[in-house]
Amino acid sequence: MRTRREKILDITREEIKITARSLMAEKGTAGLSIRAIAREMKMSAPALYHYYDSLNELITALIQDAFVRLADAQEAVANDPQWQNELERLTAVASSYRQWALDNPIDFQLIYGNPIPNYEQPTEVTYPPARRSFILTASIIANGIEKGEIVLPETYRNFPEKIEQSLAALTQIEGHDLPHSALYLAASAWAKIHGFVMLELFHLIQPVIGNVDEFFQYELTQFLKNIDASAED
Amino acid sequence: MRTRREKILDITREEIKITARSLMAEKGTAGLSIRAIAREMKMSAPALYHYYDSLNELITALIQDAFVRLADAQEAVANDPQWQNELERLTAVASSYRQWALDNPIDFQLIYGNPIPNYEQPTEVTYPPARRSFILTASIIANGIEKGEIVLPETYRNFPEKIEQSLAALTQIEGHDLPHSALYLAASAWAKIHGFVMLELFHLIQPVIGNVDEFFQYELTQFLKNIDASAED
DNA sequence: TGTACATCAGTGAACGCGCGTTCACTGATGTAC
DNA sequence: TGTACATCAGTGAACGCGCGTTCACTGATGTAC
Repeated sequence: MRTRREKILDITREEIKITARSLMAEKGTAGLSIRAIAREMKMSAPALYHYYDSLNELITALIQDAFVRLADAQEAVANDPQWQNELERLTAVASSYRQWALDNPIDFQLIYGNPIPNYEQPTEVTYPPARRSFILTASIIANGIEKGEIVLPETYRNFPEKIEQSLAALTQIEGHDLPHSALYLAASAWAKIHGFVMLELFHLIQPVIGNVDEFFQYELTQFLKNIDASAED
Repeated sequence: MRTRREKILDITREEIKITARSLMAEKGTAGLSIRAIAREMKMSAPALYHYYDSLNELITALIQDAFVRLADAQEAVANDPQWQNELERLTAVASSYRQWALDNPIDFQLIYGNPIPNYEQPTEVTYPPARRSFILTASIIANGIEKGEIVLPETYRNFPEKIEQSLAALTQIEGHDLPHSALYLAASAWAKIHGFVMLELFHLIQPVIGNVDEFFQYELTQFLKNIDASAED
């Protein structure tokens, strides 16, 4: 039963997070501070302690939100009915990771950048939403393989024993009961895209490869070609 | 002509940087502060202003050092006489990027992680050493192609027009007068390795793929197979 | 419907901390004659 | 070789700032009878 007061509580909590995000957008993750948020909201700093017990808790809420919003965005793209097959879906979902990072650079830094000084992350809260993106990618690949839309080259069917063991262990975790190949390729794609996005976000790859959009698209195409033996070359 | 005093000046400057690095190792890049360094060195904070005009200048020196040391490490590996061909050399150099990051996680965060609050980077100082790693990789690939050790598949010989244009523009920059394919593949390899290292450094990929060393090695092998049509599958 | 009380949302002052940087200064080191 | 002076390396005090968090409090809102 949600009382009127509880609703207002939630609304204020939301406003605090929105203010926090806009402050981070200006000054980076280091701009996050109870006092700065209070100042922006024209409240006293101690008032915020009614809504979050500490700065640490607020940061956790922001991180959790970011993971959830990234995963939501990717799942929305994945569920778009316009994709004719899993390869198209995979391309779109991979692009959505980059797009989300470009649209929300600070949230991206928050979840994937340098650790925040003095912040202790309660991983039991942040891991589950963090995993959703990976599981989504792996599932699409698994579907593609099952439907025969992706025909794996020999080299991605069986892996060295130590890798097989790691992958086998992974399937024990909830939501990861997928073919080894799908798990491997999802991790491989993640690393590749993540590296690209990181370098792009901090303007490190632009001097080396001018047209970032085209480069990313071409790289994606190459990746798909390399994992699908049925693709004409 | 180096006087005695100038030498002592340099030694102290070096000691300041060493102290800064050890402080960052404990508390992350946010642990960097004039006062903390002075405390550690048992000096007063204003004394450091004899050696660096500001915190900004000190950070620049640290970043420059890090890029130089990374490039030195990679070049040392590249020049090791044990490599029989350019593919072996490329593998070793790629691994050395990861190894350096694992050995120097803080320096790696400093140059490739979140921007530091209030820090203004003078890119004319930091870019040249930053470019060395990329040029090294691209040169090895170029040599491999020239010697016929790497036989590019059709897909890496010619690129879409917009990408060709970017690559052509790039060859104007000093040290980048290399074949387009080599530049492209160096950027591609960089993104892939960088992403992997970033995820590994922050312990994000470990839950997804247990045996990190094996995975990295296998991924490298795959990369080389994908760019070399002469590799048996 | 009115009153007494409990809870809630928010305040201002304070604690103890750390920061970069400037300033006027002192004592040691080096240099010129 | 000795003396006068300039430069250098380093100090302590201070400025003005920001931080997270605790505390005792006040006035508004909601609730029970």
